[in-house]
Amino acid sequence: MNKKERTYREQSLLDHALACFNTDQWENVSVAEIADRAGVAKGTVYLHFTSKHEIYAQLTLQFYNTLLAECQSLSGTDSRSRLVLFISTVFKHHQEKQEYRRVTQYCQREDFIKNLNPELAQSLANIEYRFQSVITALLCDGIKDGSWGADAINKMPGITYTIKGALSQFCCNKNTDQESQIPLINSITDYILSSVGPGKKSKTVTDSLKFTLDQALET
Amino acid sequence: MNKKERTYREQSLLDHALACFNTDQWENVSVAEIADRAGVAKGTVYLHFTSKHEIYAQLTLQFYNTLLAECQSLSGTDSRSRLVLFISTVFKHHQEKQEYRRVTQYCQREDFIKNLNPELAQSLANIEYRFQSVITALLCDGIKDGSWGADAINKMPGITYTIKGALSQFCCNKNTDQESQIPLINSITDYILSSVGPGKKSKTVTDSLKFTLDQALET
Amino acid sequence: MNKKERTYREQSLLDHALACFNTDQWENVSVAEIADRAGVAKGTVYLHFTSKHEIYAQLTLQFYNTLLAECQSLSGTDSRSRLVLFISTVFKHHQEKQEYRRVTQYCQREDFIKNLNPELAQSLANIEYRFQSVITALLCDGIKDGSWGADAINKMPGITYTIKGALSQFCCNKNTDQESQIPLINSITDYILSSVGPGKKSKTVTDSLKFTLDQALET
Amino acid sequence: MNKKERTYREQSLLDHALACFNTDQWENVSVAEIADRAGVAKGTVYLHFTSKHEIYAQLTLQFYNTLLAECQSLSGTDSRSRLVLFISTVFKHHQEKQEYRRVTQYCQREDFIKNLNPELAQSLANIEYRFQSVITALLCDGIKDGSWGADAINKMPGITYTIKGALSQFCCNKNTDQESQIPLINSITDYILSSVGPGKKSKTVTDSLKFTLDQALET
DNA sequence: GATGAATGAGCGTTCATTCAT
DNA sequence: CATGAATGAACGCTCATTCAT
Repeated sequence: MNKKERTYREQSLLDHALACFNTDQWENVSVAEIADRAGVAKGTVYLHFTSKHEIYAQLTLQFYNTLLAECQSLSGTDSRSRLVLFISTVFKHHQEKQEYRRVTQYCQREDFIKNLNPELAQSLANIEYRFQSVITALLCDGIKDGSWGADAINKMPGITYTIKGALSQFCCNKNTDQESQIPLINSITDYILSSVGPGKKSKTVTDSLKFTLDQALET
Repeated sequence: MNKKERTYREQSLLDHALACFNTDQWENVSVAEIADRAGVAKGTVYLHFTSKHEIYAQLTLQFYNTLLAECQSLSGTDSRSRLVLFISTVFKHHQEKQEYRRVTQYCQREDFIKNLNPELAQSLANIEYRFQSVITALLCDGIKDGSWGADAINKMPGITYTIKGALSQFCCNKNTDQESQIPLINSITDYILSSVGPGKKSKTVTDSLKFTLDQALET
Repeated sequence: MNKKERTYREQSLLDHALACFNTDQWENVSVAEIADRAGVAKGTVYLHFTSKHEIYAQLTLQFYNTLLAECQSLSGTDSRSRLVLFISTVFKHHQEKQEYRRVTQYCQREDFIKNLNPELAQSLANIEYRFQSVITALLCDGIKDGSWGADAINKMPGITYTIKGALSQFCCNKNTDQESQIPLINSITDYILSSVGPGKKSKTVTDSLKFTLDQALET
Repeated sequence: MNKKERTYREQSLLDHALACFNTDQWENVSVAEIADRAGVAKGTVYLHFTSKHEIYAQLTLQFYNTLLAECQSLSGTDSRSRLVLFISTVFKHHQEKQEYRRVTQYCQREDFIKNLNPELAQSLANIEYRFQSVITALLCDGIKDGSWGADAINKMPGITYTIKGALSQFCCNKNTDQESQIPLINSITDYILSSVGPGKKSKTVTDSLKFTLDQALET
């Protein structure tokens, strides 16, 4: 079994596990069910993952790695619009991958991480730092091109926490449709933009950069 | 057993349960252990709580009810300082009651709430609203007394999420001492203050309202 | 549940376990099967025994405790005949309780004892010493009453090992009927008697003390 | 792979298996571990042995074959000293190959043999007979050369069981050093010698034939 | 009210063995 | 010959919950 096949099989297992978890009783999903759905024997699961918890962790890593990859290639022309794009990207990702919600929430619990193998625990912990790096980079760009003042860099923690807190709320509204989430996103975007200070041109996000349902759907 | 004795017994069970949970393996704590430590029989626990999960939920409610009670009687003279006091109160409460950390984190998971009895689930859900009410009231006061502009009210969601996000970070730094947490609290306070707009007197939090270790310890 | 009921239940479990073990595949007997046969739930077994291995150990202790009790009340009039009686008692006990054979053999393995809880391990280890004490007492009696010389006491280890070795052979002949085992017993008895020295009257065991099938069956 | 290579590979597997088993948890050693240590794939093990149990059995056979080979070429000049040499050889072999202890003990269990393939089971069973043959031959020699009386031949079973029983004790004292085992060996030797009757010259083993540490070490 | 004996479903994990390559 | 991926049966043990006393 070469590397490629191996990766393929693992991805298949993760995909089927994710599918199994799409229920409020997801913690009760047994390894046997996952294996069944993936069409392999229970033992085979353990050739790829050392434990059920590792499956949880890998799904969470996958979710965030994808998100971070998206965030590292934002296309906006000016810093301000790229920050807006960043925020909307983060929310859209959570909206589009709602099936990951339970697992990622579970894996962020401190006691889950404590009982994980060190390497994976580190990877999970790094997500936080990588996320902050993206925001820091955005703020630095904006300072360089004059989009906002030098002290914007101090806003990084606040911005991070605002997004984090909003997401935890956002994720709980799972039954609401995409459209009804938009005000929340816009509100948060405005809040964050105002925190880094007024732009050269005082257009608010409402006028020029507002995240709209159209945008959300066109992607 | 009259009402009073009943309440006393329940509190005793909650206290002993909390004591049992003070370990990273807390999910493995059995009802038998809690009963043992509280000096009653296993069956007795079920005369007071319908399930082990209800104990988790009640502890979480207790934690937040205490916090909210504190927040509703803030003593600051002007709105600005009361907002600062609110923020520090919230953080201090989390700092002082660290033993609740694991349980409250666990109970906030969407799937936990889903599988709880409706009444308790509602109580847990209400915490969020009550928290937001406190912030809203603070902002309204400040608008009335001119501490900040009328659009400050729109900052409520942002403020809520910032605090929420910061707390989740805050709670994970369990091994750090109180002092080293102060910069985080100050940073968040500054961030939030700047978001509601400059006060009449442009003193920054650094000058007049800074949360200091002395304050933290004098309480 | 008072002490008496408790003891009764435990004995019942041991009895049913023993019945389950009466097969060459006895190691494959599951706790569930034992519980089933005893008419209780699996969990109930664990209210009385901390592990499956403890059941093995308890059965073994029971087997030897009964044997040792028998050996401590031998009725022979002179030392020589009591030694003969002792030997035959030991063999008869093993013959009559053949269903214990697999378990006792299993429990004597050094690695089994190593992985047992210390208290039980000690009890198992003590069986050896108690057995040797019985033999020592017999030899001392015989020295006092002049049945054999003073150096008979030095034969204790040899006698012990001879019996032990013969038993391990004896136990493997499980398919042979009682009668065909008699020569073995007589041979060992002669061997041991001759090792402690000639009696005052030089009758051999063959003449006066021979263990016969009649004796074996009349008990 | 010719016969020679095949034998070599099998011996290598047995050696590495034996090395793996040098722990009280040896029953938990997996085929994978043995294969790993021997530097071959798991499947390869099954090209040489039909099951894990066969490995156990082969190791046991190896242990006893070596011992029996030694016993068949004892160098003593007279029967009496050759009997002494035989006993010491048996004990020394067990002392020097302590790492086999767990495995040989395990393989002597009746239920182990019952579940083995017939051919191997027979080989294991034959060990017993071969061992007895050696003793019988020794006794016959002694009768011929007048070392002991004709009825010495009747002592064969007793001698066999004495040695067998003493070895099971001997093997459990694994933590004791060689020197402290010597009294046990001498005691058993004396016991057995006295059972076959006095020699022509009434020297006791203590005088002329005693097994000493020097002898043990000079080999 | 209080007890604690009894329940029994539930599950992650291991590993000897096989067999397609 | 050698591999090692795949298998899947097997099982001890836990523990939240119930309920007869």
